[in-house]
Amino acid sequence: MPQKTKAERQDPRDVLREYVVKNGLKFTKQRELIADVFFASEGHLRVEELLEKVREQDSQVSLATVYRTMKLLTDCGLAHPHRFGERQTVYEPTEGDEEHHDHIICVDCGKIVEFVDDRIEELQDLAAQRNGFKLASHRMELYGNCVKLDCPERSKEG
Amino acid sequence: MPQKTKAERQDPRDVLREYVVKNGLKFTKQRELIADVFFASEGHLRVEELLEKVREQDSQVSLATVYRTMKLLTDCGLAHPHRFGERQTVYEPTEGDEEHHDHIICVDCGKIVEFVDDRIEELQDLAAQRNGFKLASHRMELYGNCVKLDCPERSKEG
DNA sequence: ATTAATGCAAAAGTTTTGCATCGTT
DNA sequence: AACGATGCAAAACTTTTGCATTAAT
Repeated sequence: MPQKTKAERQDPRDVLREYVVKNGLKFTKQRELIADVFFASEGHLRVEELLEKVREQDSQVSLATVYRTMKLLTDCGLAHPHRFGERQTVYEPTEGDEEHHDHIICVDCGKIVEFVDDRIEELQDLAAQRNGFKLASHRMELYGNCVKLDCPERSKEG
Repeated sequence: MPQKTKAERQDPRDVLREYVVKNGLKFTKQRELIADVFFASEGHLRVEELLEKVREQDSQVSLATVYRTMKLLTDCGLAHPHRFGERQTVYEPTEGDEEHHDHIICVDCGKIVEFVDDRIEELQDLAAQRNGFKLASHRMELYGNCVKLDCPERSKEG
C-alpha cells in the first residue's frame, strides 16, 4: 500500500494561495483570516461558530464571505462539508493526503471522535460491488454514548 | 439469533391508530391519507413529493400537515428521516420489526439500493467500543455508480 | 485600471409556528 | 362540548445571490 509522507503536506494557506493564483482569483485578507481560523480550530465547525471566531479578529467579516470562503476551501480540497443529521452544515479540514476517516458521535454530549477501520472500508467496497455499484465514496457515522468519564454532559448532570 | 416472525407485523395504519389513541390524539383523514400514501410509495420520499402524491387524492392537504404527520409517524416508529447530503429531508418507512439497513446511492442517477452487511454491523459495534462508546445506532451511505444497464441516467445520455 | 471579493440586504429554500376554524372524540 | 388538528400565512432558520463599493492584482 503506497504511503504518503507527511513531509509532502503543504501549509493549507499555501494550497489556498496556489489555487487562488491558478484560477485568477484573489488572496484577500478575509480569505486568509477565515482559513487561518478554520485550520487553527479543532474542526467540525458550523459556519456560525466559524464566523464568531473570525469576528474576534475582524468584526467586519460577513457571513456571506464565510460561506463563500468555505466553498472555496472545499473546491481546493482543503475542507469538507458534513451534515450530522442537524440543520447546519459542519466543515472539517481535510488533512492533506492523510487517510479518510469516519465519525462516532456521542448522543449525550455531542463529542465527535474520528476513526478508521480498514476492514469496514474493505467490506463496504465489496458490498457496493455485490449490489452492482462501483464505490466512489461513503459516509459512516456511529451514534452512541461515550463512557462516563469522557462525557462532559454526564459530569455536568452529576 | 432471535428471529421475529413477520406475522407479528401490524398494518402501519393500526400502529398509528393505536399510538394516536394512547396519546389522546386524533385519527384524522389527513393522517390516514398521508400514512397510506407514504406506505404505498416506494419510500425515500421527500416531503414535497409526498405532498404532491397526497394532493392527488385530496388537493386541500397542506404542507404543514404533511410535515406534522411525518413527525408523528417518526414518533410512532413508523418512519425514519434521512439526509442524503441534500437540502431536503427524506423519509422512509421503517419496516415493522425487520432488519435495519443501509443505503447505496448512485451519484449519476440517484438510484437508492438498500442493503445490510452483518459483518460491517459487527465491526461497527467493535469500532465504537474501541473508541470508548456504546453504540446506539449508525448511519452508513455508500456513493458510487451503478452499472450501465441499471442506470437510467446512462441510457438517457446514450 | 481591471476585475474579483466584500458587505449588506434581500431572496430563496426548507421547516416550524401562531391562530382562527374545523373535525374527531 | 371539548380539545386536538388543520390550513393558511407568517416566521424562523440556513444558505445563496444581486449589487454597489472596496481592494487585490
